[in-house]
Amino acid sequence: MSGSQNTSMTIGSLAKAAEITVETIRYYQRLGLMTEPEKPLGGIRRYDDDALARLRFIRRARWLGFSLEEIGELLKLEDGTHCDEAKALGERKLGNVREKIHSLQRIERVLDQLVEECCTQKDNVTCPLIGSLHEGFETDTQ
Amino acid sequence: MSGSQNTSMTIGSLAKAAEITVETIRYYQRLGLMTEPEKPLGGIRRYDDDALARLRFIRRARWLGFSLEEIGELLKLEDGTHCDEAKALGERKLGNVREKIHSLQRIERVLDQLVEECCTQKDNVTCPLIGSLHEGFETDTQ
DNA sequence: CTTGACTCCGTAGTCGACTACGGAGATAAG
DNA sequence: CTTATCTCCGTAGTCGACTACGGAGTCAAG
Ligand SMILES: [Zn+2]
Ligand SMILES: [Zn+2]
Ligand SMILES: [Zn+2]
Ligand SMILES: [Zn+2]
Repeated sequence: MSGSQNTSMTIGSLAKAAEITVETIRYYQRLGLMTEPEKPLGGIRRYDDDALARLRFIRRARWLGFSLEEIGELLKLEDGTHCDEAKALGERKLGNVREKIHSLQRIERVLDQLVEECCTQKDNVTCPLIGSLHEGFETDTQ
Repeated sequence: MSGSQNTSMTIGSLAKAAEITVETIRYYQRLGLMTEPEKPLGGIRRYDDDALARLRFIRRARWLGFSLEEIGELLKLEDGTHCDEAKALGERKLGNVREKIHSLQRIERVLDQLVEECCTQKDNVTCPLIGSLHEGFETDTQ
């Protein structure tokens, strides 16, 4: 019913397909994000398309800023039957992202002003940017 | 000429004044961002207001996103006679900050949409957020 | 059958900015 | 003088997400 074709891959070709390294896959296995397939008695493990799908899932979630631990949570919801939990995780992350954006924007404003002031006054003996770092600006607390 | 009053402080009171820990000061000393004052033969080192000013400088620069290594560069320009170099450092950092903001804004849009979709359709069997993580969205290549 | 590439597995190192620990000496309050 | 609190100093640990290393086993091409 699902589209997994169970194309048999070694860990190396799986890594190539997922565009990550073998070491990273093994690292995810150690963390329990990926399961290690059975080893056929003195042979080599084989991976199927589900493993690849899982790696892509992890990569996309990482791109969105989820930590590997949070991705573990997301993977528990992989069957898609827990919309509320998934939404909660997404909202929390969205909150984090917005916070980060805001604090970076505060920094952007300050930095932009410092750079602006810099070198605009010809008669200045001391660089205003360095000076401001010495004197301090509004955001002293945090 | 400058306003340093050379108030004699121990490392502990300096730390308190700068709102950081003793360990952090010692760490900055190891990195060469702070100089250790002479130890008066079997006594205890004393710090003056210049040390405090330097710590505040470091803290403000850190807040702006400069790494300790970059702060080392900034501190070399502390006399304020190298406006061009300071400006260059500031511009580079501003560029970094703007890049970060942009990539976070891309993430914000995607995440916001995922959360929006989530739980809006009652007839959905699978959570759209989880589903999207499986299927992938535009930003596949970085 | 040989050679070279790949796999397996455990352990250890990296990066940046701290943070912790421990034992010996110094100093200040009572 | 004693005791509690610092200070000094070196070394080692933390966090997260990898990344590296090394030696033994396995597989595939020629
Ligand atoms: Zn549920
Ligand atoms: Zn959902
Ligand atoms: Zn110059
Ligand atoms: Zn300047």
